[in-house]
Amino acid sequence: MQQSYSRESLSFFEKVYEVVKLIPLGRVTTYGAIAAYLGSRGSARMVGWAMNASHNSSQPVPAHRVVNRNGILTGKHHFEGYELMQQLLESEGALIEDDRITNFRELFWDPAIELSL
DNA sequence: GGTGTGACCAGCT
DNA sequence: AAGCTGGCCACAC
Repeated sequence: MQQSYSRESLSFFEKVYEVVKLIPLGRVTTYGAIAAYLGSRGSARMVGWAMNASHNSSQPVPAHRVVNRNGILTGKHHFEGYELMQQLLESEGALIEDDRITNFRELFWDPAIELSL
């Protein structure tokens, strides 16, 4: 762990990890939703990039529960196996068809809403 | 310390 | 209607 962010604020990556870890089992969210929750709507790419660095995190990050706004498993190629992400989601109750979550709207978990209750 | 990059999103053509 | 472009901002070299 670098101490570059030894200040009170955690790095952007850490914030993303915290939010992703709060995603309930069987639920999914989007990069944009996380970015919006963190304050920057347009920084959805940062969230995806944070996921790329999630391997650096000591604690496991359920990155498979984060998809794009269309419910498509855009980041599946970054997992160990191309089908690992899909298998994990299916094991949690998600219905995936052609790399897309069919019941995405039901499983969608918006941190800006859920965490503000 | 400038430049490039990235698992996205929304708007324009 | 579908494809392309820009924007956005934190991090690594």
